[in-house]
Amino acid sequence: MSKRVRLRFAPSPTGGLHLGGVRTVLFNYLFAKQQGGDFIVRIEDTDQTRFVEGAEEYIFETLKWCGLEPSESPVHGGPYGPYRQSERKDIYRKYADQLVKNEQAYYAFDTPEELESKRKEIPNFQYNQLSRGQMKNSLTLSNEEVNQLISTGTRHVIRIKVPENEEIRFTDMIRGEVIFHSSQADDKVLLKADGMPTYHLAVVVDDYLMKITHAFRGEEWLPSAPVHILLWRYLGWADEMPQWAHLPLILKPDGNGKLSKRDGDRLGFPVFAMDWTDPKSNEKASGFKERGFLPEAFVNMLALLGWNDGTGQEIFSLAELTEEFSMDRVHKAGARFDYEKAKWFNHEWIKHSTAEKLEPEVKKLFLAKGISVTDQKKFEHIIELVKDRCTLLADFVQQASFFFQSPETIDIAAIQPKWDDKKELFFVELIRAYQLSALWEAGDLEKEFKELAAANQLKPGELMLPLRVMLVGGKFGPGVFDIAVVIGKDETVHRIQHCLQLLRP
RNA sequence: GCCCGGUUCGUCUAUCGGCUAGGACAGCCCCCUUUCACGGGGCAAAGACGGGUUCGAUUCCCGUACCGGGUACCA
Repeated sequence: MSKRVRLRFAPSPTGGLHLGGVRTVLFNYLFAKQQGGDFIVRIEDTDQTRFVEGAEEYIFETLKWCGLEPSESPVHGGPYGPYRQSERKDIYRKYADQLVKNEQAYYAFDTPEELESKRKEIPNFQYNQLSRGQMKNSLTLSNEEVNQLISTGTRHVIRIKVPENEEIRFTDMIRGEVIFHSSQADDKVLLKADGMPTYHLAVVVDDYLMKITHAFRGEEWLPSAPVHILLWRYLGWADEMPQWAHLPLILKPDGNGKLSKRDGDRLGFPVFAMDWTDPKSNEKASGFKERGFLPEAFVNMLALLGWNDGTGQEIFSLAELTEEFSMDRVHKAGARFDYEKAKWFNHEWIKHSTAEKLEPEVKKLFLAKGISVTDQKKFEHIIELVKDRCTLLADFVQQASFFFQSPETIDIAAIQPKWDDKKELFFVELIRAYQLSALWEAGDLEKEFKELAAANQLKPGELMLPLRVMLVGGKFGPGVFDIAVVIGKDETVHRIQHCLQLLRP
């Protein structure tokens, strides 16, 4: 019997969740679900100084919006809690002490100031096998001195003692075998002076205690993997170490480096999943949700950033992704984010969604614009008429508000240059004809329109655009006669009349 | 600097030694549409470089270049 697959996403609550974070969640989630396993969210809040109010709530709201709900977390509960590292503080100390006792870690009394001046003095100072002999720690101090310092409450940390000449290797699910030399690793702090563990200790202890079988995280963690491997070994858990996978990064669309919050503002696209306002700086960052993305499209787009199924298929539902996802088809290299492609995914999802599905979100947007929807059937019909033209949900407002209210602006300039008395006469007659018509159906309206045009010796083509502008306000939208049907006889006549007024000198 | 990772059209990518290097986005053109889209068709566009290995390298190995990540009592 193989172990039950368990994966975790371990964000620190320091701000909103951006693209890369959600993609990491996604890959964790997909793999876990595919294997019939568990997806867990653990909050890594060991750095009290970076705690940001509301960030944790934001993370869970984002996961909910994306449809990537964990089965265990501080809010969902579960048998391996608590799931917030700050609430597990007592657990880590024990393991840190164990490491010290086994001489795999040691107390260090160097103050932050001392270390800082050391770094100034020596450009690339590392606290490692070369330098630890010159520092103030339980390796260089006598037992009495150490006990003295500790008993008098001197602030100190616990650092891992990295072995001197050893190869540390492991197999990454994406990159294959990766080899590090222990001589390159430094003696990372495991337990901070405030008694909190650093990420390095906490991640190993918690992954072990929570029976994590696969640890997927961003590539930025690759360099600290050797420390974590060492810890798994030191703690005697090597046989239960999860399989690692370091996911490729999402890069800026232009220039160099990984995608950051600032790129969004600079280039005009969202980077966060949802709108986020930093409570301290009040800085705002816009999100995909509020920009008018469907969660399905957002998730779909993220999945294809670094993964593909090899068939050329690009549109996948979450269920399909769960079915098809495989780690050995995850690309190794970082991917530049392309907002145009992201919009394409959304457009595809809007086109393929039913009006019924789209309706609630679109309705909210209309309400925000002061347009309330009374006739549900009619509203869905309108959505059906315009959805092919909407890339973002917000586009529905621009594409369909004229169905509910007279156009705010009318592009008179589009018809004025070719306007003449003959055309005016035609429209006057058209009004009469429409007023008299018993039926109000697209085919009939078009027939009447064309017959009247012929009678006036005018080409329908010259008249269709003016009619469109009169009804819609501009050169866009679905078929004119479909529009006339929806807005009804009175409104159609009214809008034509209104424009005829505008066109009179 | 040092360590680790990466390198196919502008972008996302396919190719598990046989390639006329395929697809998608964006771009351009045409058709459909008497609007704008949708849809259909087409054009243009790539293996960083140098060495090996091999009958044959985009694919395997080495070097160089370039890009990225890391180098905190941050995650």
